[in-house]
Amino acid sequence: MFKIGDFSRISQVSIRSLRHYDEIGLFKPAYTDPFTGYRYYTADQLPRLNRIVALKSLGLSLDEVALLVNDDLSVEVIRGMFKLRQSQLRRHILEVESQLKAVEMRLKQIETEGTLPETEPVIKRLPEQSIISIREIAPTLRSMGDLLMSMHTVVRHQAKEAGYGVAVFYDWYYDDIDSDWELGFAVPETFDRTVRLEDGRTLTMHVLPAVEQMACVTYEGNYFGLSQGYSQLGVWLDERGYRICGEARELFLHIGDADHQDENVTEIQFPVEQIPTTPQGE
Amino acid sequence: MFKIGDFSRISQVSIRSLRHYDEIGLFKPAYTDPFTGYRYYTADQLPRLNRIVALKSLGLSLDEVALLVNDDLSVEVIRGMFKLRQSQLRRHILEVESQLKAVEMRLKQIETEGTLPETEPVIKRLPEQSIISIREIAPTLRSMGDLLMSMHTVVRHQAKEAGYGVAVFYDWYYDDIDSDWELGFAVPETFDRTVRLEDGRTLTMHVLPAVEQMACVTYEGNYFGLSQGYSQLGVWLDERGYRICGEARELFLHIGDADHQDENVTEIQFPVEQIPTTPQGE
DNA sequence: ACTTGACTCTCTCATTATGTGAGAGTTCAT
DNA sequence: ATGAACTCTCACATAATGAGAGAGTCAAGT
Repeated sequence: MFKIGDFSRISQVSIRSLRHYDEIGLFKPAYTDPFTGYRYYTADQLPRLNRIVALKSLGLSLDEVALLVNDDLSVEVIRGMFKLRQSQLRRHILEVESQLKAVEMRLKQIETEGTLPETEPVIKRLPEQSIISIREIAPTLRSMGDLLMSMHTVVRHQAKEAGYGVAVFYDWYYDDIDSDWELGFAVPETFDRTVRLEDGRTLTMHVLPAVEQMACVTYEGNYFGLSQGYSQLGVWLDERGYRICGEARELFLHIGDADHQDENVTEIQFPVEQIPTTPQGE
Repeated sequence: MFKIGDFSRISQVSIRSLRHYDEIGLFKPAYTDPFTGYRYYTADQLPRLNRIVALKSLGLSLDEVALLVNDDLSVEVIRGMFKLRQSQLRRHILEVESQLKAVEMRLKQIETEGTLPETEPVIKRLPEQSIISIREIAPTLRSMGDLLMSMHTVVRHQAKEAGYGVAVFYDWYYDDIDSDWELGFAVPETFDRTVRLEDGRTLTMHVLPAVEQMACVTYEGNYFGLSQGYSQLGVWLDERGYRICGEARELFLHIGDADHQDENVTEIQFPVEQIPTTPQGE
């Protein structure tokens, strides 16, 4: 019979943990004094504790350990648990490796630029988004800016539930002339009214698909500088082995008045995917 | 000005997290209504939030992110933080990889044996341990058992603060005849009395060194079966690429009466180290 | 039997970043 | 003014463990 302190020293498991295991019913002392509450352990409990420690060191949670240690599970079930754990670990390693790569990236950046960048590209998952929009092929991008401004005024009055403005670019290559784009505003999916522009055109509703990996960077300032954001994002993606795999979008998160175009906040978005590296191993 | 829900949708950061970042002072809304408590965000806060998200995705804690984002740290400090993170991640990957290996081991074991083993070897770090002991070179191991029993009785009376019995084997190869071992009992480091055996020999005190990696397995039963524990531990170590790098120990955690030798609980301990694999990469 | 020191008990709070829910208050469009 | 949608705070939960307070207990020596 060992008191908890001795048993802790022998088993190299902290007193706190032993008490915790007792509480959750995973590993109870051989005897607990009903009056003083003192826990007494016996040496022949050690194998079980060792099993617990061993299983825990595989990264299993105490709940899982409890399952494995308490019940006589069928081999199938046990194997299932380990297979699951195996794939979890595999995925985890991949994750951490990509984090590590990102950190190394960042370090190199610090070495060369001497500081952290102002604004950070991020990769997000975007859900579906309903929008009301107009699609057209326009000679110049300038016309898009004009359309945006007029649309903004109209929408602000006729559809107050509308959110940010959004543009989708269907051209795969950038071309200033005759580019094919769509311009609209985010709305709740329940939206069902018709919005008509001053020139008589109506905005039609449809749903932008969800995007698993959307590389995004926000840009503050008027449109003339926006290309800076684009190139920044392009470099960033290139360095990290991503490639663009869909239509770019711009989100107009804040649209200033005609004379406050510097306040504009635009988010540039590219759907991306990892360029598969030359396969090595599995 | 966005209310928290809209801002959450735009930034793809959950409302809960935004509130949390506000609470901890990492990212406060541009304006908080002093009467209603409503949080209002502006679009030009997005770059900062994106920086936060980006840094967080490197696995940095919010505290670390706050440091990086709030203060104008010197490049040196920033680089230091990233270097630290880098080495953390490297170590973490190694850890998880060895876990994965262990899980795969376990799976193979399940496939072949159809069940989890009774008793689990574990690798622990052991601290220093003071003992009172006798070292001798004895013709047979049998004599060790006898010595243990008589020592046990004496110690139990003369040194009640003594803990478990411990044997250390100084022979590198197992040899039944003329083996060199030490037999004693664990005591607190403050112990300072002399213990004398019935045959007049005295137990001398000294300190067993700490061991970084001690592979341990507990065995229940009398000494005749102990070799089973040894071979089990041996196989286990071999499979996992460990090798023995020091003197083996046995801990006598429970010593039964002469007629209850089946109740004995013994822990077999081998100091081990990883056999360095053929170097690949760093 | 009493003291003393080492030990143990329970209970509470803390960690990290986020989720969930209750109950009350607010906004905004009709 | 009403109702729907939204937001507020507060509290509790997660996983496993550490730390500390305050009270009680054990065991050895006087």
